[in-house]
This record gives sequence, structure tokens and C-alpha cells, in this order.
Amino acid sequence: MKYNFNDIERKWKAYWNENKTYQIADTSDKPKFYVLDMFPYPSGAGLHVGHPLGYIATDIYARYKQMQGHHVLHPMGFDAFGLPAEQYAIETGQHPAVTTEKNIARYKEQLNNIGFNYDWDRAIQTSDPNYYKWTQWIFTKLFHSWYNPASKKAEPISTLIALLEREGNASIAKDGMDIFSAQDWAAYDEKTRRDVLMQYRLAYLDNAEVWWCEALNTVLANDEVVNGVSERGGHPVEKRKMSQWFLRITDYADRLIEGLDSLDWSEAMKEMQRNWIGRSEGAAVRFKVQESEREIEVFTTRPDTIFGVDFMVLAPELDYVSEIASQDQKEEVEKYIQYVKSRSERERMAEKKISGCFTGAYAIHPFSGKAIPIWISEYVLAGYGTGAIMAVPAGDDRDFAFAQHFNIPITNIFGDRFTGEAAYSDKQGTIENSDFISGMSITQAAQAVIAALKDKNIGTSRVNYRLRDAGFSRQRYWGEPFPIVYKNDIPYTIDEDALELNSADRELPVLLPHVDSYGPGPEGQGPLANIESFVHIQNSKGETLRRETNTMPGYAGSSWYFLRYMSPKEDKAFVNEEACKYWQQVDLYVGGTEHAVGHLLYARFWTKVLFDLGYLSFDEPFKKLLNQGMIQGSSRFVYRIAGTTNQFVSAGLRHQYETHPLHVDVSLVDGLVLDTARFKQWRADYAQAQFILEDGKYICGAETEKMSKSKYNVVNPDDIVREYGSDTFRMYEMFLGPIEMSKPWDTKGIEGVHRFLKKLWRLFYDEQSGQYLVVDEAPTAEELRALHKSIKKISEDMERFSFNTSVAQFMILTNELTELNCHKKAILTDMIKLICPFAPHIAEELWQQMGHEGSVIKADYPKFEEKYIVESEKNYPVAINGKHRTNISFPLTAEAADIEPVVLANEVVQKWLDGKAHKKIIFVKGRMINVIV
RNA sequence: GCGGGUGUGGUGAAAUUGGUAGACACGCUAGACUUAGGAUCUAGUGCCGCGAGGCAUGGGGGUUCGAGUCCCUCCACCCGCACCA
Repeated sequence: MKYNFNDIERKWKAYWNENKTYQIADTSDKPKFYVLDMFPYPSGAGLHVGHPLGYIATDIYARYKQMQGHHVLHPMGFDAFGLPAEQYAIETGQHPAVTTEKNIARYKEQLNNIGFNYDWDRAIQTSDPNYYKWTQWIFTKLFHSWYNPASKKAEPISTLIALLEREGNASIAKDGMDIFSAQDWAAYDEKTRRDVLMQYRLAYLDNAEVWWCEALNTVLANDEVVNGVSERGGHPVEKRKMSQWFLRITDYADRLIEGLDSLDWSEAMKEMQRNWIGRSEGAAVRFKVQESEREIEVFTTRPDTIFGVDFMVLAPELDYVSEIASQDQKEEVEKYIQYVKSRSERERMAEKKISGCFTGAYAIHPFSGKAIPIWISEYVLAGYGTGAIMAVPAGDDRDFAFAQHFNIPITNIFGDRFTGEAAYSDKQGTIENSDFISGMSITQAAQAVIAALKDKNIGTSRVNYRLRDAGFSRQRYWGEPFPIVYKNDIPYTIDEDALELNSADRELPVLLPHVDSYGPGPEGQGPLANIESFVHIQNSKGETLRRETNTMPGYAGSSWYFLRYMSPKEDKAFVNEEACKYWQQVDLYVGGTEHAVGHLLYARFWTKVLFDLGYLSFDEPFKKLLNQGMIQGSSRFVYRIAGTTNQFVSAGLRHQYETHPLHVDVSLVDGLVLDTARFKQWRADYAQAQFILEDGKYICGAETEKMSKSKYNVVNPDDIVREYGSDTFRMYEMFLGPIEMSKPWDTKGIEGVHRFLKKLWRLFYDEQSGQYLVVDEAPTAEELRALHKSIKKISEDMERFSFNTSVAQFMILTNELTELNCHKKAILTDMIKLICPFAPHIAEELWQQMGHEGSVIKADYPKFEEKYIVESEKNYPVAINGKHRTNISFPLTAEAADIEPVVLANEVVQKWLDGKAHKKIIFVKGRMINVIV
């Protein structure tokens, strides 16, 4: 009887399905464990072998935890809304709802093929109205909340209104906001009041600069723009001022940084988030402009260098630049602004050349009264700080380069440490040549300057962030509609009384209407703006109101999906209270690093808001985060001789010719040897291909690259499963190496793991005779030792997510039992339990063959017992002066008898030394005895 | 430039607290059984050397009886951010 994995796997997949083996209750008396994968976006390309890596790891860990006695939630779902789905729909001429359904069905099929323990009844899909109803609901909560800086948390907007009614906005006014009193507030009309509130709401409408992508016809969030082009498709982007929804994530900047300390995430990941938030402490200083009412505020992290200010630089985009420019410089300034505008974001990033223009205006130094020339330059960014800097060329590399380029004299405030050759940017030593702070250390000087600024009321200490508020509007179709209706151009959520909507229209969800075309609406609006029946809505008074026509971005649905899994069918709330209290945080979250600053930051932000508002009892969503590495493709190349159309030379001989390497489909290559006959059939162009062989073979070149269709290196898990079975596939993915590391896929290596499963099978069956070998006899000490050694090792490995070494240990155990010719039921029963999380199909089959009741999946994990692995005698390596010489044996009863190991070791070694002189005997950590002579 | 990470055989990699480096596999080399093998099994396989032995964890230095592991320094590669004031 052979190991017929196809039959076995089909049988057990059907069994699990019928018996709903993986169905799981919302709550339980058992301790909980929540394991989560980053849910996939179902693309048209389907899964390749790299995708399931993390899913296999979580599946194994979830099964392991469940066998350890936990109630485990390990759900799966689909991130179905978003830009790529719509682009794909446009390309293929189908409705995104249709393509999304199709892709999801395909994904489910592929995932089921691998044998995961998902309870598909709990699956969620962000584009499902029953789901996005609650995404819209959370949006309304964000809209009706504000961040109270006093309590440092989100509160209902009603507490803000109460505050404004009581005392006006003096205590909470934001930068550039007019101060008003309680009386003023009382006198304001509805529109003015709502405008004020809008400046506090966590979801707010603002006319602000955003990234606009012409090709995609929509705005993008900062994290969706990478290296000056759109993340999706790599299209150019530009800054544009538009009326847009934003989420006020910047209010949470500090809490998002502080929260990281409590999380078990990799340092790299935390660092990425910290950098993205980009907190920096310094001072804000206001400079007066000569012969003008204008004041320019700058942000600096080095207030101690204030006496080294030789010029100021403004971002060219600032609107007051032309206002302050002197008459004779106006033309130059305009020319420079035009030049900057003409440069795309990409060009700016690619070539960082020094450019700038003097405005003709001067600022007045706040302490020395010195006139400071004001320049504009593109190296100062409008979006960071105040868009204006005080330039200290003696202490800053960029300022130094700028001063050199434009021949601006440099003031030395660092004594000998500033050579005049380069800026002195080290933060060491004292400040010199600086009036009242001369001779002070940097920190002293900074404090003294800030105190002086406060005294003169021209500045203060300031914390600045790189993080911007998150753009939340997309001018696209395939996303959640906003639950927003405008009345007199004031936005309201649909449940607000002021709209006087009919009761049916006040209910969530606001359904996404069906459209036939995804063309843009008028004036940069989305496709929804073209649908008359959607845009206009009649209220109970017969007034015609206007709906918001933008949709929410892709990250809206993924910012809270982990909560929905807890009670996916709940229809009274976004999450069932009981279930949420039970499941709490995600204990283990597995996914790639690409979501470091997008999804993971937004999800943390939403969780904190929901926590503040009292809907959750935890304020961090993901306790432990594990970043799986990428499985790369191993590409193969053939070398076409230059100037020919179909002459190919084998890799070893290619240097004798001038060649062009061409990707060749990996399925046509065995290792490095090309199947030349199939290559000729691969494409019509190659039908007449001629080969220059070496040793009668055509050897291909190889390179590790990202797995992608265009590189012909994609391996489909379905093919692997068909050929080797999903148990082999699962184990091999784990065996490949540590889960966090990126590594290339190598189909050849899978044989080793497959051989192991066949070997395991042979512990149960003689393949030739078909005889069942398992016997019900008492195991020997040696067999028990082999088993328990493995239980110990594998359990320890599981706890530290070292799946590759676990698989190795299975192989060792199988080899040992084969060598011992052990077919004892007691041993094999525990062994099968150990293997079950990794290879559930074969485990179920063998479990049944042994005559056990029920499913091995529901069995208890084997308990490790120390007594079985204590050896009667143990070999200890002995070293003289650290040099290993020999092994000596002595009884291990020491541990049982509570004798100090050192004493025992001394005794044994003394005997072994036979009276030879020695200085010291060291017994190290129970592993080695070292004799110093 | 800043931040994070990684360097171990031909390859993927083990070595959890410093204690016999290279487990477990792939590949390769022999051999067995076979009409055949891309099936299965057995043996070998870090490097140099006939050998005893010597050398080996990116390079150099240090701490230690003992270092892949700890410290310093240099180098290479990968990832993230990047004119961030």
C-alpha cells in the first residue's frame, strides 16, 4: 500500500467540510488565542507559491495552539474594495463586483487546496454591504468625535460643543485659528459653527493640497505615493488643492509612537513607523520682516544655533513669497517660482541641485537685530514644519552648501570646530560667538534661547511631525460611499436631524449604486457624480439635497476587519460586545512589511479612537507581529547569440559569444537543464531554435528575482499540490528557512520533504506487501526517549515560531524510529499528534488507521515528560585549557540526588586525571568540563 | 546621508543561555536492486593533506580556559526613509 496523498487529501478535505471541523463559536470557557493573516486582495492573477507562506505558518500555529487547549480564532477574508479591482475591471471590461466575486472564488479554491483550517462561515469581504455598513458607521463616529488635548483622547463632539459654549476656543485654538469667546460662539450661525467644529473632527472636510494622479483619476494618500509616483501602476502624481475628506491621524502621533513600546513587533517595523511619524523636538521662532507687517515663523531643532543664522529660506510655494519680494527682485522671484512649478516631483527627487533666488527682503534677527536676507529655494519643503527655515550654514550641511553656492558670508558659532570647509553638524561642544549663550553646551543653550523667546513672546518650544493627516477621499467607483449628505453646502452624516431625511434614508448602509461606466464625474469628482439617482436625494420637506460622491480609500475596510471576524454575523453593532471582550487583541498577526506605514498605522489609529470612545477594551490591535519574508522566484535564462534570431548558446559557453539573456519559463527547465524540445514548442518564434550544447545539454543561467508573470518564474501552488500533495507543500514551505527571511523557491528541494512523508507512511505500512505494521506493544526506553526528545524540541521551536527546525526534528524522529524498527502504537499516536498541525491530511488518515476515535485535530497535544530523556549515563566532553581532549562518562543520578553538578564533576575529573596537577576544574553549564593545568 | 537588518559548505540552512560548528535537507560521488530510472535503498561529501595533522562561521583586533554567539573596527549585501530644517 503506497502513500496515495491525492486520495487521502481529497477524503479528509471532504470530511472536514461535512463535519464542519473548523467551525468555531464566538466565545468559550477555554483561554482564547487569536491568530490572523493580513487578508488578501483578490487579484486576477491568483496565488503563487509565495503568497501562502504566512497563511501556512498561522495555520500550523493555530492548530498547535488549539491542540494545546486554546479556543482559537484563525479567520480568512478578502480585502475586496479598492483601486486595483476597478482598474482590472476597466481593463477586462467587466463590472468590479463580477471580477471580485470571480477572483474570490478562485482564491478560495486555491486556499482550500492547501488544507487550511478556516471557518468560511466567518469569512468577511469588505465590499459586502453588511460589512461596509459598519465601515460607514465608524466613519460617522470619526466625524462626530474630536481629540481633546486635555484628556489626550477622542471624545464625542458634544463635549467640544459644551466647551465652546462655556469658554470659547481660547484653550484649544489651533495654529492660525481666530480666538473667540463663549458669547461669540452663541452668536454664530449654523454654518459658522459647523465650520469651527470641522476643524476638530477626526474625519473632516478640508480644501487642501493632496497628491493627484491624473492616470488613475484620483487623489492618493501619502503612503500610496512612492518615490514620486503612484504605488499602483507607477503613474506620475502632482500636488493639487481639492476639497477632500481627511482623517486627523496627526492628533494621535504621540500615542501612536508611545503605543509601540508595548508591542511585540520587530525593531525594524517599529522604527519604520517612528520614522514615518517623524517626531522632532525643537522651537518655533517668529522673525519680523523689515518694512513689513509680516512675521515669518520657522521651526528648528537647533534653537542653540540662532546666532549663526545668516539667511532664511522659504519654500517657493508659500503664498506670501510674492508679497514680501522687493520691487527689483519680483521678476526673478516669479521666474524661479515658475521654474519650480515646471519640475515634477520626480525630477525634484532625482536631481538635487542647488537652486534658489533672493527675494530682496530681509528679516530682523530677534536678538541681535541683524538684517537677514530672505531667499526661496526648492530644498525647503512647503509641507514640512512652517515651510520656512532659519539657515545656519556653520552647522548644517545643506545650508552650508547653499551659502557657498550663493556666496553668502558664514558666521562661525563653533570656534575651532568649524573649519570653513564644511558645516559642523555634530552635537558636541559649546556654542561660541553667540551673545548670552556663548560658552554654553548645546542643551543649555537651547533651553536658554527658548526661555528668551518666550520672554519676548516671539517663540516657544515646539514638537513637529512629519506625519500628515490621511487623505480619505477617492474619486473612484469601487469603494465605500460616504454616509454624508450636504445641505446648504454643509456636510452632515445621514442620521443627523438637520437634514430631515426620510427615515429609510437615515439608515446605513449607503449602498453603492450600480454603474455601467467608471468615467470621472464633472470637476474632478468620481463616477458616482454621474448617477443622478444617487447624487440627489429628497428629504421629508421635499428639498433636494446632494450626496457626497467620493468613495473611501482601500484602507478604510482593512482598518478594522480584525474586529469583524469576532462576530461576523452581528447586525446590531460593528462587533458583538461579548465576543469582543472574549477575543480582545489579535495575539499573532502575520504579514509582509509592505504595510508598515499604511494599513498597520491606520488600524492602530482606528483602534485607539474606538477605544477612546468606549467601544473596545484595548487600544492596540496587534500584540505580536511576525513579518514573513518573500518567496522569490528563481528565474532561468537562455542566451541568444547577438545578431541571430534563434541561435542559443549554453550558459557555460556563452562568454565565447556576444549574447542577450532571455527569460525562459521555469517549467521548461529541470534544475538548470533546458528541455530543448519543449522550448521549441513554447513559442512559435523558437520553433526553429538551434542550440550550442555543453556535454550534450543546454544549461540555463539562473538568477533570483521577484516572482512575476513577466519573468516566467511563477510557480502555482496548485501544480505543486497535484504532484506532491498539500501536506508536502505545507511542510516544504516551512522547511525552506526561517519564516521572516526572504528566500528563493526551489522546486527540486521539495523531494526531501516528500521522501520524509513517504518514510513516515512506511512506519505504518509495508509498501510492497501492503501489510499494516502497527503493533500494540509497550515502547522501549529508547523509543520513548526519541519521542520525548522530539516533543521537547518541537514544542520549544513552535513557541519561537521556528517552523523549519520543527520540520527537521520530524525527519530526525522518523529516521530514528525507522532505524529502531519501531511500529508501536503508543509512540506513533503521539508522533502523529505532533505532525498534525503541519501535515493534517496524512495525520488524520493514519490516526484513523490506528483506530482512534474522531479527528486528530481535536486531540490534545502530547505532553513532554523529562523522565524519558534522562539518560543513565551521559557523555561529557572534557577539555584541558579549553582544548577538547576526550569524553568521559559519569552517572547522571547527580540531578536526582541533588548533588551539585560541580562537585560531581570534580570527583569524576579528579579520578580521570589520576592525580595529575591541575589548577582549576570548571564545570560549565552542564555541557563541558574544562581543566586548567 | 540617516535608521534597521543580514553575512556560516556547491545550495537552503542548524547551533535557544558563550561549550565537540555545519543538525536536517537539496545537490554531487560511488555502489545495490533494476530492461530503464527523474523510483527505492546503502555509503561518502566544509577546505588543505597520502597521512598524522592543520585550517575554517565576511576582514582585522579584543575579552575569555573556551567566541558563529559578547565588545571595538573595517568591508559587502538587503530593506526602509530621504533636501524633514
